[in-house]
Amino acid sequence: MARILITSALPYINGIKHLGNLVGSQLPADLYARYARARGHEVMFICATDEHGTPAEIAAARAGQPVDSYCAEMHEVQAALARGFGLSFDHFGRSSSARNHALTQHLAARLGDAGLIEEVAEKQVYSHTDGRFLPDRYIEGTCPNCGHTRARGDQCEECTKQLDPTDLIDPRSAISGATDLEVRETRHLYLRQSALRNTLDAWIDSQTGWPVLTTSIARKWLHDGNGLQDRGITRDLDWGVPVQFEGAPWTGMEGKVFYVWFDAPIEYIAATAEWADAQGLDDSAWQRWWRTDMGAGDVRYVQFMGKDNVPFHTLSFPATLIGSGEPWKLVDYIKSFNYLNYDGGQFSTSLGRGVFMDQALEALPSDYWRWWLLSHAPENSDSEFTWENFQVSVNKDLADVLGNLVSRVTKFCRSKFGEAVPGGGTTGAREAQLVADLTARLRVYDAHMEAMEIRKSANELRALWVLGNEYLQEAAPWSAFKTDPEQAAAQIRLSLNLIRLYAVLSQPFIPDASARIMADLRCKDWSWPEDVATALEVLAPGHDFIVPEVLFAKISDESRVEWETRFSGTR
RNA sequence: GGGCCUGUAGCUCAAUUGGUUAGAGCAGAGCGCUCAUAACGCUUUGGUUGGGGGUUCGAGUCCCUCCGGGCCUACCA
Repeated sequence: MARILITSALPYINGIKHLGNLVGSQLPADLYARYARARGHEVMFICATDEHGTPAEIAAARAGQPVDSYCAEMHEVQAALARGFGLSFDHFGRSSSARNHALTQHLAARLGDAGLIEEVAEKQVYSHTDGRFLPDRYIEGTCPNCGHTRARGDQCEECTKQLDPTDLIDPRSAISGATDLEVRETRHLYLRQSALRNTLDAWIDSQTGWPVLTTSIARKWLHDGNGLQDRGITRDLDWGVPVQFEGAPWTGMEGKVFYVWFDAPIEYIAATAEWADAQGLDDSAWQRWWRTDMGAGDVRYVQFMGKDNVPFHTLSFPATLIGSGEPWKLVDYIKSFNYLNYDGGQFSTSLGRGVFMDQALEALPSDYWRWWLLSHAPENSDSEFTWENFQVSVNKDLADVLGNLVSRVTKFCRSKFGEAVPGGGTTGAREAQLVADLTARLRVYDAHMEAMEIRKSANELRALWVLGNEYLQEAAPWSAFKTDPEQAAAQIRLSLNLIRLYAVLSQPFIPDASARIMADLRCKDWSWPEDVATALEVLAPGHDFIVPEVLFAKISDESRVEWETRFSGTR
């Protein structure tokens, strides 16, 4: 038994996430968390909403709400959707929590004391109408290079030229359209990541088996150009963790907050503290997960995220923790993902293109989505969602291979023996072969799950289901019943137990369906099989059950076409 | 511009890291079964591994080059 700390990249607060966001972090993290728990490990699975930053302020303003109540409301919306998808967080926190404020300020102070914070005076664009400084990309204007009239202050999307906001012709605020912009000097704190470059480089080099996607992005940032650059960790905003606080090793930072990317990863730790608070536990309860001097020495820490998050998790956040000089637990493995595309293009939150978490649950139960998304997780390259692929995959794998197996076994038993596990008869060579085949495949399944090889795990799970159909076809209890009912009874007893075994093994992927199978089998033994033969004797003769309702209804062509149309346009 | 990833059967993906005859699922074809959600099982068609060149006893895998797709490039997160 090990102790495993799992964090999923924090979903940003400004709206409901699409399936691409889900499959890139929270869903695979949940798969791993469920598996680790099933194997008897002690798991702490943490997620939270990422609530600070300019987009949150703007989204709140658009919604006509104060930013704090907007975030509180959206947090509840996202929490409800997470529950709807069966995401088994031990705690779903908020980066705006008091715990995160305190910890962010604490770590910043430590970094300041360690000489890793530098004050830099720089020029920023201020909008009088908006009453705020504008990040580069919130300034629009005409591109000096190609004449595109909606170029952004960081880059022109038309000609892809990198820009400085002052390069733009006729610059205006992207928020309000205001043109009363002014370049002002402002002072900010920079994290001296460059001072930690060699430390980080050596740390990355010491990791083995990380996805290429993870290490290549980290190395690029470490070695490109002049190497790892210092990074501004404060912003001129109202909503966030205040930079000026009692005990801060700097002055004159009133009215500024920490940059969202500084405080967001810290929320992993703070959310664990929020968990302890919610459980009525003291600080040692969370510290034993995060402080190597307080019990976290034997913790294995795994992070899940989309590739866009990798630089912050491989460099900035470790720089924060290492630079603090305190014994914080660093990540042991970073599982990163490419993007999921939608039917020939990208999912787009701003364009409302694709399927969003709320819409997905309105259309179908979460297990359908979990299965498809996980079995097509973009591990090696970007992958693509199409409704046709989704329909075929779900109908074949879930309805035909697994659902129908459950149906044929339980219904056959009901009609010949009644709704109780039949006794009598003995098993023979074919059953021994089944046990051997299951054992071999289970080992592979376990190995893939341990290694977080998600698509391979899904393939192997499906292959385990197929073994059931193969066995049933060869054993043919419907034939045996005519000449030797005891033989048929033994075969069906095994088959009913096989279904229970599948419910247990499938639970990380399709928890709701597994729970329904177990409920109808009147079984609460979820223990992961150590020995397959033993696991196939859990349901003893005479044990009552009921025939489950259809586990997975097939997706009709009509439904598919309707959804294709409904989700192609704008939300 | 620079960097990284990627291109394998009609479609979605494998291939123990250079090692026998490149494998699965879906789709297609044929046969079987009749317990079951017209489901299941068996057999089978289908590949010049994007093109070209090179290294090697041996290349999907390594090198060069060309072509296509994607991502990142540090003030959105």
